[in-house]
Amino acid sequence: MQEPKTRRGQERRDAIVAAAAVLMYERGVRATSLAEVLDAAGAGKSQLYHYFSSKDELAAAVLKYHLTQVLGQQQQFRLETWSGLRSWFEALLAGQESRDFNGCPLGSLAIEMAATSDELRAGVADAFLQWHMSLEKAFEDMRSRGVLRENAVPAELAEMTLAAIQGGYLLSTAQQDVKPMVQSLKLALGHLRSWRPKTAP
Amino acid sequence: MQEPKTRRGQERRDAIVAAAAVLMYERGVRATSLAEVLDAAGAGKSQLYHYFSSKDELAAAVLKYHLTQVLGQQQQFRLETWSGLRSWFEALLAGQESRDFNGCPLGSLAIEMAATSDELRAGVADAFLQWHMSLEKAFEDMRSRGVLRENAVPAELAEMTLAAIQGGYLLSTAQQDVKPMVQSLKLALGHLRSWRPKTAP
DNA sequence: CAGTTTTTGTACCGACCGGTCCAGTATAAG
DNA sequence: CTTATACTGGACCGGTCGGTACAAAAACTG
Repeated sequence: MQEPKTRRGQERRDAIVAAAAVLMYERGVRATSLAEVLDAAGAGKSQLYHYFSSKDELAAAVLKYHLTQVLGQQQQFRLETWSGLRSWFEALLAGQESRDFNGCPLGSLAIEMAATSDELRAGVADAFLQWHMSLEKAFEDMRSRGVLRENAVPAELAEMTLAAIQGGYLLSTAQQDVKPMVQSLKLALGHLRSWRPKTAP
Repeated sequence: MQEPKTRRGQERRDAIVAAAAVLMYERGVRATSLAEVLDAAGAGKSQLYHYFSSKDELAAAVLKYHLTQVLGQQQQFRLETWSGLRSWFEALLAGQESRDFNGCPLGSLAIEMAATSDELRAGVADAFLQWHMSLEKAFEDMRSRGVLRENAVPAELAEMTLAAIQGGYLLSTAQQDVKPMVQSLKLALGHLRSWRPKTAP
């Protein structure tokens, strides 16, 4: 709603979003009260409503925050290489475990938000589109460099990879165990590798 | 908490659970108030608290209700055949579309419930275990009948299939489009078929 | 310094929510 | 009919929630 105009204001806003991001991820959007967020951020209510016009708007900011985190982490790996892909998958697994099987920061919120309002639903769609695009770009890169076959379709591979990630997260969360996610990611990697160019017939 | 002792009581209880199941699926557990449920079921508050001791207990009943629905629908297909599997997948897709991309009745609730209480989390784990078992049994049947290779692992195939379903549902819900789910299920089916016995080398 | 804008603290509000209570009505058995 | 048990209606309650109001403080601007 209102953009911060000073550095201090920006920091306050960021602190509120960061605190909300953690709580809403752990407990869900609806299950997180503004008072809890403000308490965790060490801010007052007027600060929140100075930068956001409603809880939904804060939730939308939280969604963007998590998207940035996910894409940021992803950028630390060289996805366009096989070893980079594997490292990334391993990092996803380690993250899920370290966060006590709470699920994907984007996926968990996505389901709840998609059922809340049209605005949030659109935000969710956009977030996943951006995630998709970043993956598609990596696969396109692989293909152009001959790491994937010419007839591979980067968009389809990206969608498949996302589905495997989300499916793995969900089962892992439901069963409080990494195993399903390990298996799902292994299968996705195997499928990707099946698109390597054939060296010898 | 309290079991119904008469037929009328049973019907009332069922009506409450059925109404709650629809609303909690569409809006989420937390976002559904007991008043809305009671209103939809045409019941009063004392009836609810006559059969359930808390909202969480009602939510647990809703989870079981959805599990029964899912397993029931699944039983209408001959999963241990290839055409049966395909029909089942198509039915899942048709369902997701007809329910306006609201996601998997079990998966959507699972994420929210897993973050709510230990009891509900355990219920979620149990529900997915049962779903897994019913799939594993079908794949075991296929293997024993020579439709799948001897070295196929039914448990792994079941887990992979569930992950593909859930991943497909989630992306489809996030993007309000069947396509990702179509692709995810197609890939899963392809992977299953790759375990057919080899007829000619 | 004065004046303007941005940021902050907090008391307060009406609405809603989960849960309790109790007085009543139906139902089946003897 | 009597009695015990199962069910039902709805008023009520304490607490919490998202959101508002308003004035004070801090930070820029000139």
